[in-house]
Amino acid sequence: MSTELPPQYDPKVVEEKWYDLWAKTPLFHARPEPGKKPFSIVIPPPNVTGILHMGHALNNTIQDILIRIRRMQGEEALWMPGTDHAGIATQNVVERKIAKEGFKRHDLGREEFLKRVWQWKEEHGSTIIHQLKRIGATCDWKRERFTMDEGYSKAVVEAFVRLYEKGLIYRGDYIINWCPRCQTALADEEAPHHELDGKLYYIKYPLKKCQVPSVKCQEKHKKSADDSGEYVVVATTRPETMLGDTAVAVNPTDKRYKEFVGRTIVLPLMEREIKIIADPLIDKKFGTGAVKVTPAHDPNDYQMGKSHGLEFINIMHPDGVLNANAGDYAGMDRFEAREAIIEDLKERRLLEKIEEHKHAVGHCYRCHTIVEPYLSKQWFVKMKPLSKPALAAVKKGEIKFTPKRWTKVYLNWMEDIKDWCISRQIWWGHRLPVYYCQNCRKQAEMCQVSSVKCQEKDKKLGTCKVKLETGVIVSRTKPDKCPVCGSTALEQDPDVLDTWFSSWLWPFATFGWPFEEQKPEEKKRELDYFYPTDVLVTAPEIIFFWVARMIMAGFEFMGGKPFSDVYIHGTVRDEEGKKMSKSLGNSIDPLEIIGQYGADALRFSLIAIAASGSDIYLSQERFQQGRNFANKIWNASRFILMNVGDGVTGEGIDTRSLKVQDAWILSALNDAVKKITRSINDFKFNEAVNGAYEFFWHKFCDWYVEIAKHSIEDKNTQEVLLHVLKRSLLLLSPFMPFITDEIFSRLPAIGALPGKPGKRIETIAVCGWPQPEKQFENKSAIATMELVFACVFALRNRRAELNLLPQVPLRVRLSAGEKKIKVADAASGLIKALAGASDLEVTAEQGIVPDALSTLIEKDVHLHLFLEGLVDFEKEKARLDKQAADLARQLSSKQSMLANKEFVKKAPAAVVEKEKSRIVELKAAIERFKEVRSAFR
RNA sequence: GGGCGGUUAGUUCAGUUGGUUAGAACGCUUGAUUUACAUUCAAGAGGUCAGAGGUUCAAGUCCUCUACCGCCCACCA
Repeated sequence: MSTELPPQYDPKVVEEKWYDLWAKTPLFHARPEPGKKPFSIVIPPPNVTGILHMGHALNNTIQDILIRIRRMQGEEALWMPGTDHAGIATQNVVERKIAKEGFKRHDLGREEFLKRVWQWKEEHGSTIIHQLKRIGATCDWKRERFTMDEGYSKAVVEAFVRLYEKGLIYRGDYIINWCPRCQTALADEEAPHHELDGKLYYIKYPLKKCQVPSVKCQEKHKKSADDSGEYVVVATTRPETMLGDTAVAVNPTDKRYKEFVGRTIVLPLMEREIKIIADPLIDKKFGTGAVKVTPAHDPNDYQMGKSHGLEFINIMHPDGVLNANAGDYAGMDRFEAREAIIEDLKERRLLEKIEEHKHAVGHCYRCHTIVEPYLSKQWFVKMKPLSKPALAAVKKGEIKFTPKRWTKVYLNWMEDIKDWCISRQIWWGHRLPVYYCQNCRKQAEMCQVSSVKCQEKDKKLGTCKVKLETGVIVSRTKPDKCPVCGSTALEQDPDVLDTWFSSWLWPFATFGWPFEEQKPEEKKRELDYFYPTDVLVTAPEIIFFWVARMIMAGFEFMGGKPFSDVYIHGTVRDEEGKKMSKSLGNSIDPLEIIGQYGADALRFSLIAIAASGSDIYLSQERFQQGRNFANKIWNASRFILMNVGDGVTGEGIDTRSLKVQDAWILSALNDAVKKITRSINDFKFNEAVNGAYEFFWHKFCDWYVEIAKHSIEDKNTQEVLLHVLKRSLLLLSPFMPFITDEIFSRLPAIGALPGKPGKRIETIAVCGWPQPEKQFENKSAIATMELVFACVFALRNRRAELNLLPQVPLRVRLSAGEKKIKVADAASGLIKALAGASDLEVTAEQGIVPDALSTLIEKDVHLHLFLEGLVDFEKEKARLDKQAADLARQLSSKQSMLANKEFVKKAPAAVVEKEKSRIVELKAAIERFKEVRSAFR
């Protein structure tokens, strides 16, 4: 057999070999297998622009662990891979690229620009897929999908058309979040609010002279500084929007302004006459209680504009530069205009004051530009009807969140769901399947586009003949002519759909839904078999973007949930708690870690750190632990492979000639198998990986392998070594697939595994998951070994304290009570060997031993170390006194516990008994200390 | 403004349904070496479990409040 393992594990060569093999093997291709239980996960498709970061590494390692263990457990495990076209993000990347050549996208034109994006996608789009392979992801690579695939795009169109036909998609003018840099509308979720240190400007709005002057009126109203007349002070954080003001509003119950309502203000700078209106939306306590109303640039103001029939004046171009409606400020950028306006107001003595003011402002989630609330015509999905089954499913527990606390986050959002703006004014994405008949729309133009006011008015009067849908054709395929008037002058809507409008279909569209392809039956069978998927693994940031919407889409289009479990893992942060991101420059590159320590080390450390669902703080050093562990696995295996003889398979243990240590490690292995399996099922990955680590290193290597060295020639010892090694590798393989596969492939007779008789095994990933083996359950072996450990531990401790080198032989006596004598006997040989005792005598005698250091090992078992005059007695006395005092303290606490009648009455009998026997032990121990101490003269 | 999470050893974190003496990793101190592995082995030091109150026979664990840190959501201009 090949035992040519180098003394240090070198991940580079090994990883290259295996990830290549895994990428090509058909073994990870899952198909409907009648009689086999399906298990499926769809990958959160990374953006095509994506470069693997720690978040991806964690996310995909978790999925890979789940897939690997289920596959090993004999389920038909499918991990569906793919990438997301990431509309805005990708468009931005390509725009930046062509900017270097001196172009803007409009210079190239839509078609040419899209050609460039596709070209970019072909060149760079699979970077992240390669990187996933490098961390060992065993996806079903044959099935890789892309959200702009031809088939997938059909699914997107299908979803749009179905919703439109159900009346769940509509178009209209609303205030949406507008990113002036990306120049597109954004959904609410795409414009997260961040708190900024802003300013609150108090501006005087002069009233037009009282038409009907009254004494009362004049008395009440303040005079401005220059005494030129009455005014109202409004407070705003965005003074530039005043150019579009069409009213000032106060609360109807506000006594301060009672007299003002209905009066006219002359809007400064624009010199436009606007009314003072009363609206309950206004908070009397904020600012001055009077608010400027800009219906085209603020959601609240928009509401008021609607209800009060105000004019909507858009003062801004899509790029944030003020337009002709802004008068003298036209051509200025919005923030530039803010400064200019403030200067002008100051000059006119219309600026009362400026206050520091913290407020939350929406930012574009792609480019972090401050978004502008902007009035425009967009497409929306009505979400309320979709949310109903999605709410019910989670409430009923049909879909479970882990950790549980995210359930509430989901429910809160879902209960308060707002309509979803899905149109984007960019080019990269799925174009809306909406066509406009130029002919039909000609007449509609006037009414629909020219002014909102017209629409509103006509609607009220019921005179508007033009329905919103006039000239709008929504169709799965491009129509030849208008179904109403027959005109061929059709134009497709230039907008594309929100990226998330395609990804919300991911759990079923990846299977070919809605099945218009070549072999629909076969595809459909696959969907029937694998849908609903089992677990969705993701980060909390995208619960709203993606998870919630997938649930809604699942019920809407498939009539059932898309997955049963949602596992939310933590966000990867740096040592200071900041989210790791490229823009912050604080990211640790997983590929660098792979280069430095290996992919297994990366996976191991990430999982070991990641407690269920809490955020993960990373630093470089954490990965050393993983590397060290890999090296330990390597060397333990190397040692075993060097020592097992021909014909040893690991499956030929002679149970009749098991030594106590053999029985112990086999029983401990069973415990490890149970524990690790349970932990993974409970999504406690850190617990699972730490359990595997603890078992392999600190039980198997530190104790069993060390003991086995004493009987390494023994064939049964070799069998046990190999038996445990094999199963350990299997247990470790979901976490550290590369090294385990490499070693496994070098084991002798690996075919002789339970369930795989004689079959050549291509990878450990398709072997069976270890089961507890009942014949190896052995409590008494565990008890005996625990005694061994305690004695060896005590003697090593003594050696260190007494400065006795390992070579110095120790003379030891083990005295055990009647019940323990057998165990002590069984343990004695190992204690002797492991603690370097030259002489060990086991006795039932319980008396004190003169000139010996005695230790209570467990109840009724004492260990005596003969001192032979090597000891500093004063030091020993002090030590004994300290220990005795410790015990005395414990004893008195126990005694007062038992003296408490309530405790004896109410605590379970077992607990009380335990305490009682503990008291007996403590008393005996204290007695013993006294005796030993007195033995020191 | 609402909600959620955190506060345990020098550091980063575990700690199951409340039940003996609160664990690990890293770091630190001391010691080992003709070795499977120095990416090793052995031993040690180090904790009033953020603070206060409460429930209980019993609290790191349950409840209330406070402080600090972090996150998410929200149309107070």
